[in-house]
Amino acid sequence: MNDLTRRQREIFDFLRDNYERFAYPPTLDALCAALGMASRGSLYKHIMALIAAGLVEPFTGNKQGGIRLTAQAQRDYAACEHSLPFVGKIAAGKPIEALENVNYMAVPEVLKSDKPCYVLQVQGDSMVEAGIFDGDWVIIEQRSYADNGEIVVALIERSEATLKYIEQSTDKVLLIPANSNMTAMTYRPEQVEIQGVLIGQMRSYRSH
Amino acid sequence: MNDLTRRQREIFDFLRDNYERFAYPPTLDALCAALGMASRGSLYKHIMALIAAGLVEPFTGNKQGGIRLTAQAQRDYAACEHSLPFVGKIAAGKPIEALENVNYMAVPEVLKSDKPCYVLQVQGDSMVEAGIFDGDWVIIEQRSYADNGEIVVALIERSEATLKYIEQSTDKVLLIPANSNMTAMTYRPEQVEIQGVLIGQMRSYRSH
DNA sequence: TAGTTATGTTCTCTTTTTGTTCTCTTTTTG
DNA sequence: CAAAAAGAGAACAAAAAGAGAACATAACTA
Repeated sequence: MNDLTRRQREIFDFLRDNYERFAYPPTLDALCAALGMASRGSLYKHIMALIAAGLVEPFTGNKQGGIRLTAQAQRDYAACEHSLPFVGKIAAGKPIEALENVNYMAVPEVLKSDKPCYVLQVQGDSMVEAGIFDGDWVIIEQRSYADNGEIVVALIERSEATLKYIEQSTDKVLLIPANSNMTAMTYRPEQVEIQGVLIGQMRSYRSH
Repeated sequence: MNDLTRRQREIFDFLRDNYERFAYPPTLDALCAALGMASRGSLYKHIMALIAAGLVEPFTGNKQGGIRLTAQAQRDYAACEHSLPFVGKIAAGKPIEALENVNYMAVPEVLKSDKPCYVLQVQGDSMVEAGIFDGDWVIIEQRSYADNGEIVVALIERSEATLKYIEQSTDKVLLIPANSNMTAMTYRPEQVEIQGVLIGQMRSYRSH
């Protein structure tokens, strides 16, 4: 797998990253066009190298034609590119209950960012008026700072994790629920550690 | 099931994605026309391959011919296992604005069902109190019936599509918004056609 | 009832697509 | 510079796709 030339690596990466752009497994001609190459024969040599490396399905016995990634190559891609780790649940008042076996969830592109993200399941009703319900999944971008008005995962006193609106000033931090029955809490900056910022949310209506 | 040629798969995808456009299961000639083909005999070969693959029901034996999809076909053959077709936007007061080039969105398993589903983007605030906001994506299970209390995609008078809670009795149908500023509408059963039921919802906090 | 139409089925023939193999040229790299 | 890598492009064979004619038969029509 390491004896690929730079160009072969490049072509494989392109294939891996743009595979869904093709409605069907691309033919040599289609890939040529997508890569801006003019010669099918030249591309053929590279694809043969990728087949030898086990990254691409061999053509022989491949009746439908087209270049297909190996199951292996696809899995690797799915695990890191398409899916996000499902870390656990976040309940108001308790630290994040981490899962031992990290699962991965497929998440639509539009709900992700280009920075590292993970998924949490919400427990509690502290954000209902922001449209985040008990049982929803939230996609969190991992970072330690936030703008005022963003919804953040905050760790309070190194022990309680919670999902709230944040308002920061020089001497204090406000964590504001979206629920008329609850009140905002005020902390000193050193009591609150931002663990991530909400960038996406998902809900299932089936499970009851 | 995988030994389809590219064209065969293309034709199957077309059939699956446009099946509702045909009033009756399409004949070979009708499908020819829809596909822009000139020869019935050529299409026949492809359909035979789809029948052999178990994706399509044979047309003989039935009083009225026509090509119908097998039940299994719908669910098993998405462009990508994890993806659902993104059909368009749904706004209160207008029919679903269909997209020409159907995109597919990766969707987590937990938001899907084993029946055919598609994705719509919500326009308008009629469901805010149910936690469904303007711009959210909703996952719809395609079916023509619903239980009372479910959130449905309803086509009113064959012209307006809308997302609402439904309450049905023998002689009338109520479509109820989740917004205190709006009122429920009452219809006769024949005025309302259920096009699907809400089973999932997604929101991005980035793009605005 | 006889004829017309719609629809599925079977052919043959042609065209297009696609993988494959060459040879030659250009570019990159140590 | 020399070797390796990349590319262009021609040529070829097999597979796939398509056109179109011909036929069968069931349903419908005048």
